[in-house]
Amino acid sequence: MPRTSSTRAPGGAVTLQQVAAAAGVSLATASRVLHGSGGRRVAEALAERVTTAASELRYVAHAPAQSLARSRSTVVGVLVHDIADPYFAAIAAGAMDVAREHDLMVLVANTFRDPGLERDYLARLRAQRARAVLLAGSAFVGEPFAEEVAAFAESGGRVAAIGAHGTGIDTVEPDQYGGGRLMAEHLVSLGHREIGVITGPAGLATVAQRLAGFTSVVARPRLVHADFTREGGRAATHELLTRHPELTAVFALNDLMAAGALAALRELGRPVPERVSVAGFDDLPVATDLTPALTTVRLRLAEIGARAMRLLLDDEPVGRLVPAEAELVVRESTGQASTLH
Amino acid sequence: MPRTSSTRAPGGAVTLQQVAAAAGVSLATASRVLHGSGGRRVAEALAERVTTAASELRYVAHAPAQSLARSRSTVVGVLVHDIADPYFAAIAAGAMDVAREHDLMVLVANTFRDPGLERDYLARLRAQRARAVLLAGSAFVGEPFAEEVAAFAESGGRVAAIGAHGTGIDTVEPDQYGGGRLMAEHLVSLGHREIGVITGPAGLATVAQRLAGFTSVVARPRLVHADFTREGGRAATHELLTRHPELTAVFALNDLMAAGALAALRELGRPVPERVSVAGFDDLPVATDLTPALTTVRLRLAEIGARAMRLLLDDEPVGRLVPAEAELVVRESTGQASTLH
DNA sequence: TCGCAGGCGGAAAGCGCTTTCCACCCCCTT
DNA sequence: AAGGGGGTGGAAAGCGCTTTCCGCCTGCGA
Repeated sequence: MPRTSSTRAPGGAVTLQQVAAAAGVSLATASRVLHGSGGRRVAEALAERVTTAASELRYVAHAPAQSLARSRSTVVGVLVHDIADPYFAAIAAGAMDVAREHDLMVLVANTFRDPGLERDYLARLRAQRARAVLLAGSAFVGEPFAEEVAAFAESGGRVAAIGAHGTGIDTVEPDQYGGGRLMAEHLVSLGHREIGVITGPAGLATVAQRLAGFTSVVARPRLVHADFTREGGRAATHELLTRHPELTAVFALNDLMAAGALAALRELGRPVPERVSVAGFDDLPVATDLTPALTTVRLRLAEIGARAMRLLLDDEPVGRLVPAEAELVVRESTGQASTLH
Repeated sequence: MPRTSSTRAPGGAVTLQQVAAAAGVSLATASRVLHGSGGRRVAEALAERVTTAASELRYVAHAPAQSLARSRSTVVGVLVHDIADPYFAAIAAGAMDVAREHDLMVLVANTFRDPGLERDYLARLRAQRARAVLLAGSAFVGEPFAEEVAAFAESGGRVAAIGAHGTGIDTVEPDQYGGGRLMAEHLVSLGHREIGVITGPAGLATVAQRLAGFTSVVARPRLVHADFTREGGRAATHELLTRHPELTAVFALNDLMAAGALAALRELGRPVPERVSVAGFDDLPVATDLTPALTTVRLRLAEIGARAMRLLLDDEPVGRLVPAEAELVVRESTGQASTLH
């Protein structure tokens, strides 16, 4: 039985007031003991009484009230296109790890690549006074998103992005371009000259950069746009090989599409890599388990997410650009260009 | 230039006060216009002035202040073992979808199967006054977690779980037992008698139930415990087949481990399914892309996550139990038991 | 012995919003 | 024409916490 007459809060939650009463001290003292920030110390004995009372009552501070009083919250936001996509899941996991080290909670928003939803979520993150937000999805080129980002920053939040989202915000920039180039060089070195590329939605920055890197080596690949999914890759591969049966290699701009490509080639009865080589991008865990195991470009996604979160949480000036290396991972799905066609 | 003399808030954020001043109305009126809940109407003209001022100033309500005043927040929590695991990612995605329909933000907490972290996060969710929390990770049998769950519920939050976490909370219960049984029946019907089972960590409820379902049909399978990962599955398969070369089928209690099992059998040179059949559980997207395509038990994870979130957000009494069906998906990794060994 | 400084607890003023009253105005009724 | 009622805006009291002052008490030096 608490020895205070103050009633329980509506939700039934214990308040600091109650803790203070139970400990026989003032609200101020209780606050100083439990969340004491400002250099002020409280005598041993009192502090003890307060902490005891708090734990007996299972007190946890009302975070919204704290945010209000301190005018800073303990949540950060992560905006992803789709958390069920292992690409984003890996980034989010890395970011959440770092957030935990800093005792922050993470609000995850699934935007489904819908620019409207993206803006909306960003506004709501601003409403929450999230300390920072990580834009993990690759930007749509030229989307009218900058305004909302600016509003967020203006209201005191930090912003960082994976891949360029504009100037003035911290960015972790995976070397998409370099990755594309590496893969092109790899395929060329294997003798491939007729290469098809399965790209994602036009206008997705990631796609553009990977492709640009590739075409810096292979001038005019056969292109086909598709959904950034397994199914998209499968359909695109069928289309590609129907129109260009002479192709000896297919480069899918992500691993999901590459998985679809492998499925399609199996359906078409073209052995990989003997007849057609296949390559992907991202090095998702699934890459190893495909048959044949997928040659791809590795992005250390968890690491990238973690770095971005660190950028958000340190006290350095903003606008930094941290590169993240792309690395060629050669497995079994690529081989010498077949000479017969 | 706002026509009020009130300064900008520290963070630089616009306050309702400023909006009210700009619109030339009182705080109360502005609040009623923008977030007006209690049946009260405001005259057309005034309302118009307020909304205009608000959008011109890019006002968004301070969510923590709102939470405090209304004593209810707009966030819900989702506790998962690891968001990078596609199993949990799918559940979370389903849940987030429903949350969005209800205009709620989702706090995701990665617990890494660490009971301490789990309790900790739950307390912090309570601190945030999260409206509800979804316990997506399968419980450890008998963990001292109930206390914290009770505290959360007591302080006014709803709790739901995937898989049983105790009585008195809403539960979506995937038919783990039934799934295990289905797979056992399938393997038996193919003539398998010597079956090895690769289980996850002992003490994980999911594991126990899947296994129980299986052993209800196949009395004493060869068991080996492993990490609930691809690597765990690979190592376990090596161990299993070394000790019991007579096995004609391996049932891995999740798809990740099954992928590892397939890899191990490839290394061992035992063709699947001709020599050894392999089965998994969950039907993750990767299952189709394995070679041979994996026979497994399908759990509609996104649907399960969505249902659980709906349980959390409706107004029905708590303590409900919603079953979720498990479904056998036969692909190429299982076949007739080989007679030669 | 008195004065003063330093240390430490408490009162109270917010933080930005919601919501209950209260007051006012206008119009309708008798 | 006067009284009353409905409708609508505003003042103010919180929501639970932090943090600035303020003032008390103690202990030390002169």
